[in-house]
Amino acid sequence: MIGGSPQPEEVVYLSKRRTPVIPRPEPHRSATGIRNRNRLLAALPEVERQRIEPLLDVIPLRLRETLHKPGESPSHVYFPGGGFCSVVAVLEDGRMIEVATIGREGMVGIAAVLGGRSPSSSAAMVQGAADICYRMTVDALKSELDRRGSFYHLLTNYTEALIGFIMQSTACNAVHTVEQRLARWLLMAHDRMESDEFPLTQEFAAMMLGATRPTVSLVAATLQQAGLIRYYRGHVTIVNRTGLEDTACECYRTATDLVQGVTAPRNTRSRSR
Amino acid sequence: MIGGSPQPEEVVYLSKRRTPVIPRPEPHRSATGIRNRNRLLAALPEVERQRIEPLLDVIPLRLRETLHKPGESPSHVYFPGGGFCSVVAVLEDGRMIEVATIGREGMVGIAAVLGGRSPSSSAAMVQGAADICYRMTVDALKSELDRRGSFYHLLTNYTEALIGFIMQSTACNAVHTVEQRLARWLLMAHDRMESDEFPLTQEFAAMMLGATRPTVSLVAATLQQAGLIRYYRGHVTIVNRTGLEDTACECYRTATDLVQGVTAPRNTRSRSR
DNA sequence: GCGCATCTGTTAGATCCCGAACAGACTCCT
DNA sequence: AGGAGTCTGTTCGGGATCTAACAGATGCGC
Repeated sequence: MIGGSPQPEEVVYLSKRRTPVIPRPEPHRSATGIRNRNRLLAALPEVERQRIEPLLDVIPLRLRETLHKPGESPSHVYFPGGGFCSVVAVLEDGRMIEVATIGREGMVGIAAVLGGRSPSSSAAMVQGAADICYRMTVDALKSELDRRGSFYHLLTNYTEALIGFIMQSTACNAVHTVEQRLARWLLMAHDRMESDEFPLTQEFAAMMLGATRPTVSLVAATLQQAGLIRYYRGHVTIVNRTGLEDTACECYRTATDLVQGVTAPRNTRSRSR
Repeated sequence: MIGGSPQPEEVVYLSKRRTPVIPRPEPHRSATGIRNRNRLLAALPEVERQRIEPLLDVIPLRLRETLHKPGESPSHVYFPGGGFCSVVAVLEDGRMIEVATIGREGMVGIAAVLGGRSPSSSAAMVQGAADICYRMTVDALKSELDRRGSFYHLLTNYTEALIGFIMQSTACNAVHTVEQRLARWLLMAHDRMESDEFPLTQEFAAMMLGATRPTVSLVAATLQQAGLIRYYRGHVTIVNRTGLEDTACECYRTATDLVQGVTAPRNTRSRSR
């Protein structure tokens, strides 16, 4: 079921895609301020960024750490400077199904943008560790949002995009195979990590996808045999990104365009449908 | 796979549920103003409702009508006074998968609450016809929201709840069977219609659930044989609501609590987890 | 170094669901 | 009235996925 014939990477890549899929990690230039590792923060006009910078803590994102749980009112929002987090819906039996992935392009805690101090119905956890994540209290966020400046518009746009992301996930889980969804997940993780290799157990992948370990194991073996990935004891390596893109469903591209589009320059923006 | 043993309806109902699942259609009392058929509008304080009423059109919701399509910037938002609409994600092949259901308890067009004039990534269509739906232009909505009054807070709360609803749908599609999801869908439709009988073709149900007609046909036959529903040529009748509740997954209750909780009095509010 | 506990990964039978084709019923037009 | 077209509903193999159980590897304590 691995789709398409493997072709020279650049040819396929350039012929099928208008713009590069991954805006690869630009070198960290301290001259323009440390805070621009997160794209939402980096997209702020200078005046606002200077006002907001003092409101930010820098914390590391530790693997498996929980940023908020269902039923709690989150105290902070998070702007990852690397790595990524999963937003998950928690079922009564404790299963956690991923509904969205958030990395440097976004913010964890969109409920705060809607002013909600009500308990969250979702959880957020760290899937890809990172040294730098910017943290802000919900109170500080609200004060800033009340100014109705660029920050407000940026975050409402992002919230809208993330809703679209989640909707796409809903459809994806209904109709696409585990193989397609695993490929999509690996691509999204790859986009947000700085390396081709990162930790991932099959057990975790299975839970995020709402599948079982045996199924993920089977699918992962297929992907490995096709030369798209390698994995060993809780670590995956992306070997053939283009092949993964061919294997993944349309949802990868649609969801990626939505959230990347918030901070992307207009002319490179592409909207599906 | 039909769960539980059929028992006298009231006993089961009262023992398992704290509050009635359906706030049954209260008689339409013109004395308190016609606009309270929609619960969001009805929840407004008198002053705001009087200010907002003139901004509302009354239109009928016609079966299968499309309220907005992906790629378009919606011009209006809609407050159903009955019946219900489906918000659907549209895939490249044209398939439409339901991500949320909106009836008298809600509003169609939440993107406008986030100020988005950007093209919608979803579509909304009428699934249950109704004589009365209140319509408002996005511009008028924005002006009202800018006052940051009760209307604003009500709609941001509703938006937050709807995001939770969609997240639950994401998880549901990943892990629950078509039977559970069909039962859930029928219950949500039943909650929003004023009758036990309403039009529904198996083809449509299949598309909304991301399943195929044969699967829905099989499942529907099972539900009918269990005495939970009857159907004939595009019409369904809910026969045993309690039985359907036992067959549906937890997502029915979780999602229902979320959106009904926005307008429900505090003391009847129940939050899952 | 050895045995146990824990975690990762695989195998095998049962079940759910899909795709394709078929069958039955209503509508409409002449 | 009757036949074509369209829509609703069903049947039947094949494939995808689940459940349950097994196998292999690592780490840790003594």
